[in-house]
Amino acid sequence: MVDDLPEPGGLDPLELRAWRGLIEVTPLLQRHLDRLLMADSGLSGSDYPVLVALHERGEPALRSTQLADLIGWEQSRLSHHLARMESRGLVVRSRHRSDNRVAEVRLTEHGRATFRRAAKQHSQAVRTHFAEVLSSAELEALATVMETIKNHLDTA
Amino acid sequence: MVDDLPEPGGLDPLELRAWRGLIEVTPLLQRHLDRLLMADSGLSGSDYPVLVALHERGEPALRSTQLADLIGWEQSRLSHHLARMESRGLVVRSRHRSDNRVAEVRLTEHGRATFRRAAKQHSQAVRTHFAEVLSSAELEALATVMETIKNHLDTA
DNA sequence: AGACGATATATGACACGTCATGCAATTGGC
DNA sequence: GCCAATTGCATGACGTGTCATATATCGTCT
Repeated sequence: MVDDLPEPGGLDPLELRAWRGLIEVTPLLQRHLDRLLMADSGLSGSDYPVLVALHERGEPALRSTQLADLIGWEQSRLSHHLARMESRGLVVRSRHRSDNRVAEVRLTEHGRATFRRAAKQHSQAVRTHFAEVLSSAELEALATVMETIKNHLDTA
Repeated sequence: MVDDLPEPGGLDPLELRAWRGLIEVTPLLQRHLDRLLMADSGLSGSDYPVLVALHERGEPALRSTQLADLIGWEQSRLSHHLARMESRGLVVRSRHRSDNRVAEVRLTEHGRATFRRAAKQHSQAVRTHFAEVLSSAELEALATVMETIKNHLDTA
């Protein structure tokens, strides 16, 4: 009865299991890791990818657009978030020498230090709650599935 | 060089591919489907699971706590969201006869009708952008992976 | 030089989710 | 029957994401 039309309009049971699993569990996992990150570094889940990208880059500084592309965010979201991160002293924005429109984004020393501390803990958490509970075959399958979906989304 | 420490602290390349795929692509897929849903039903991605649960149930009405459990939300989130949905005329809340603390939640006729229209489109979109691009083996692997992760989260 | 379209980013309004807290109704021990 | 603890839900404050729009700068064509 409950299994009859769990989501009316008809995905078959396997499709439904996979779909619901994906959209229900992924946020749970995210939330769990975000809380750990916040608890032991004071960083939000959104801060993290920004810091990763900036940390990998070093010099020359990243412009806002490049940063957005790297982490797959919309410009507007990044602008808002950089404003918040700037007010917390994690990053700084400065104007580009020759093109006054572009904003160059850099880590502050505090940002760099905070990220370094966070990265160890966070990577460990990803291992503990994600990587280590799956086999190589499962990781491979998952990676492939995500790439397939992304390609299809980009194409469509 | 870029591949050296893509996320410092050390996930191996396969782990990283799977992890980044999961947390980057899932939100993209969500966002895409949410926009479709909003465009052709005026429903947000958050409205949908609430409506699914209420629609499947019929009578007797669901109490807020049961509803939250069914869709895996925290009470507070549900309370906020029901307030918004109520103001849009999709659901109604009423007090339980014998226990005056509990809120019984029901679909309005408008909610029911809106959901029915939305469900067809949305299921089709899930098929198009998710189920149909994957093989049965991939769906099975994905479902299993998500269940494994969830079990581990619940245990830990 | 001036006008025009394109480019790079910022901003305001609003929906959403979380956390901490509030409060009323109920239950369990005495 | 009374009081403390618990339960069920609501609320306010705040950080976040999206959409539509604004603003400033740049390149180019004339």
